[in-house]
Amino acid sequence: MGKRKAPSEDSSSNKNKEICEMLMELADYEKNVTRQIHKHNAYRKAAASIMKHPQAITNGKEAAALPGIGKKISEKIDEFLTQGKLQKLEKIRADDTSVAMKQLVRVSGIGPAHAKKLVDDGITSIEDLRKHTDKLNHHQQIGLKYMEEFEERIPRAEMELLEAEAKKIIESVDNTVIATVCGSYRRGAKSSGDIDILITHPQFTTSDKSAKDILTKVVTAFDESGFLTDKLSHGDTKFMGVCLLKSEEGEPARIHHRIDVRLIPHDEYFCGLLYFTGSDEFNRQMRATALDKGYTLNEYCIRKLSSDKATPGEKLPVTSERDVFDYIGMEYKEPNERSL
DNA sequence: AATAGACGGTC
DNA sequence: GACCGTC
Repeated sequence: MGKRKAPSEDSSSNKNKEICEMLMELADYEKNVTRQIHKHNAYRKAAASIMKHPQAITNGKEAAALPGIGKKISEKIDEFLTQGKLQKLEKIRADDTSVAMKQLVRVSGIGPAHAKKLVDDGITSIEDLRKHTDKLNHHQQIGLKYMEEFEERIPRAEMELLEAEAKKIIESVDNTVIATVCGSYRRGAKSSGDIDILITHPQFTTSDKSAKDILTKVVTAFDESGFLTDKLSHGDTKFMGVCLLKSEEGEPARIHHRIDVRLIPHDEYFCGLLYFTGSDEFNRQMRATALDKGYTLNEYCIRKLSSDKATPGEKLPVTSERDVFDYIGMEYKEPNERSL
C-alpha cells in the first residue's frame, strides 16, 4: 500500500517537510562521515523544531525565529528555499567516501568508525563487503546477511503472531515468568521495526537474584524451538538476536527480524515497561512532570526528591504502571495514548 | 553546551 | 580498560 497524503496536508507543510529531509540528510552526514555528533544533534533538533512548526517556512529569517535554528542553519534554509537545493548537500551526495560510508552503516554492527576503516581498506560497497566477510565480527556478519530483511517493517499482524509464539515458548519454560512485548507495538502501532520483549520473574528482584538464569532458559527454549536463527549478544540481562516465524501453508513467506529480550528485576519491572513502551517524547514529558512534582523517574525506579533537590530518596514501591502516574499526579494513559 | 547511559562484544 | 555500536 502506497503512502497517500492526508487531504488536510497542504503544499506549504510539504515544503517544511522537504526542509526537514534536507536537515536530516545533513544530520546523518555529520554523524556517519564527519563523526561530529554535536552537529548531528543540532541538525536533528532544528528539523524537529520545524516539524513542530505549523506554518510553512518561507525564508531563513522565519526559520531563525524557531528554537534550535541559528545563523548557519537558517542560511542553509534560505539557500534551499531560493535555489531549490543546497550546494553543501550536492557536494556530499557526490563524494565517494560519503556515499560508501552511507552504504556500509546500513549493516547492523557497523558504525561510523568501522565504516571509515573499511573505506580506508578499499571496501566501499555492500557488494565489496560480501567478498570480505573475514573483516567483519560476528554481529556484523549477521547484520550483513539480513541487511535487507532488517530494513523491512514488521506488520502488526505478524507482530501478533511473533508475540504469541514467544509467549507460548516462555510459558513452557516457566509459567511464573511475566513477559511483555514493548515498543511501538504495545502502543498499537500498525508496524514495528523489531521485537522488544521485557521479562521478569518473582524470584528475580534487585535483592533476590535466585532466578537470574531465567534469561538463558528462555533464550535456550527460543533456540530449541527453532524460533531463533542467530544470536548477536547474550549477557546476564540482555539478549539480542534474530528470529523467524515458521510460515504455515498458504501464509506469506516470513522474513528474519531483530529480537531483543531483557530481564528486569521484578521490583523495577513496571518502570521498565513504562520506559521501553515510550514513546521517547512521552517519556521526556513524563520525566519532566515527575521533576515538577518533586520526583525523579528513570528506567528503573521513581524516587522522591528531597527539598534541596540534591539527594533523591528511597525507591518508591511500584506494582503497576499506574502507580507511577499516581505518584506524580498524572492521569493514567493507556499505551496507545502514549505515542507522542 | 550540546539527549542519557547501560549493556555486551572486541581488542 | 578503552572503544564501538545498539537501544
